[in-house]
Amino acid sequence: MTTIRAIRGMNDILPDETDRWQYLERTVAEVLASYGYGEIRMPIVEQTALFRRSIGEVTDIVEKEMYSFDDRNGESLTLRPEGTAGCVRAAIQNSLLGTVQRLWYSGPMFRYERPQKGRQRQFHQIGAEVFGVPTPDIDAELILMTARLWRALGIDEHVELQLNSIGSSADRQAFRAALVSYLSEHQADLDEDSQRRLLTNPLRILDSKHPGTRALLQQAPVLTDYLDGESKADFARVCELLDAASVSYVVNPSLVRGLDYYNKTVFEWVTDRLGAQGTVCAGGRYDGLVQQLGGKPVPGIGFAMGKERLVLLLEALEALPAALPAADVYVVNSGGRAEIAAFAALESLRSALPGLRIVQHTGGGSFRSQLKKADKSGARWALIWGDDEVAAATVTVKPLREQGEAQATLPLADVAAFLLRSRTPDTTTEGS
RNA sequence: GUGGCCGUAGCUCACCUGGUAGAGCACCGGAUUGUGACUCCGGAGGUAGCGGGUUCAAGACCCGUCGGCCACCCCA
Repeated sequence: MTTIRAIRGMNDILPDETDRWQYLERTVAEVLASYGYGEIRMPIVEQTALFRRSIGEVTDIVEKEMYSFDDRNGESLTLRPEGTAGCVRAAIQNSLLGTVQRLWYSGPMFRYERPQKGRQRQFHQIGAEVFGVPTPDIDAELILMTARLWRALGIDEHVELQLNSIGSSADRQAFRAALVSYLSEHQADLDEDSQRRLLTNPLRILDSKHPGTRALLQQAPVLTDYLDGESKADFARVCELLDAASVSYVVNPSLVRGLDYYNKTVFEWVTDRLGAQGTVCAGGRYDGLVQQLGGKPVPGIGFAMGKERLVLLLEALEALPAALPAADVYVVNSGGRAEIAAFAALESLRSALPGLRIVQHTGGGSFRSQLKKADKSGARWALIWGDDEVAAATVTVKPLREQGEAQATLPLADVAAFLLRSRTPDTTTEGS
């Protein structure tokens, strides 16, 4: 019989790792809450048309990376490849756009790509979107919020903010025409990929890695020269606000986001610690998108961060809090009446000390083997119920960690107080 | 979609230029009556990803296939 495996690029996240994920999610949620953002939860599946219309027909995502399938009624559905489109759809559908909305979401996204470090077919993002603010103050707020998050996670020394303005749609049309015209004259000197992109997505040639192409780009038209007055002024204001907040950044004129709906401010947080997939968070403004999807002309801006990449970065930088042992208390019993007594006593103990993690040994075995398990569990104490304890209505508390502490046999009624008293001050750290 | 590297016990790996598989860790049991860690003794666990080929003989060589990793492309 062939064993069934998970789909390529779709990974299980095991208990060892979920600690780290929860730490990340908790920290992000706290920062988002501190800026007044509210959580929104959208479906994972949407009509295919939503993504075609928002992300752009000629993007790689739409052309070859979407998980699309027909519903039973013949309608084409798609597993969401990103979160913004669904969020915009939800905001329109639920009439949220009459006032400013600060939203965030978290969950899985799906793109059919070859897996590699920091990239899988089911990956997970936390994103934030703001609707209804046309001014660049909100651009700065979003960026400041992410900067705060990196500090909270202790990774701010290892991420760099790259910033650019890609202007209005009209600005980009004009620039694109100039760029294509220039590059077409030197087509023979372009690398193969870039020659192809000349037809499909010329702006992407700007961040080509080929030396020959890079040399050509030295003399190429610069996007910044094509920006209209408002784009320039807004970008300057974003920079000014970041400067005032002491958030450093690098203006990268060749930073172009891959999705069609972006305009004006775009930004990426990148690290050099994750190999080829170094972008850990990215976003930008998308002022035309709401209208494009059938809503009123409400401006929007947002970002998304990749949870896998952030967890990898936290691991690489050893910026994670110390792992907790699996249990605080491990309970050993000799079976029979001792097991009955232990069950009853533990239920009371859990009620009395809700934060205490109590693992009861199951499956029998000698005291010796049970205590081995107790030791391996990392528990601070073993509680022991044997025939003697049952007869006397007591329990034996055996310290497993501190040297020199003696075990004691206590009346059942005193156990909770004893454990509470000897519990050490919580030394677990939240990050750095 | 393209390229490189890799698939031997639960994990990390070894078996050198082909002679029908081993270590460490983990796991299980034991070392006098109900007590962990350290130590000692013992045990279980692999159709060498799968299929084909070359050969007297293949885990080792060749081909295919599936899977993994990394990179290109693209992106979080």
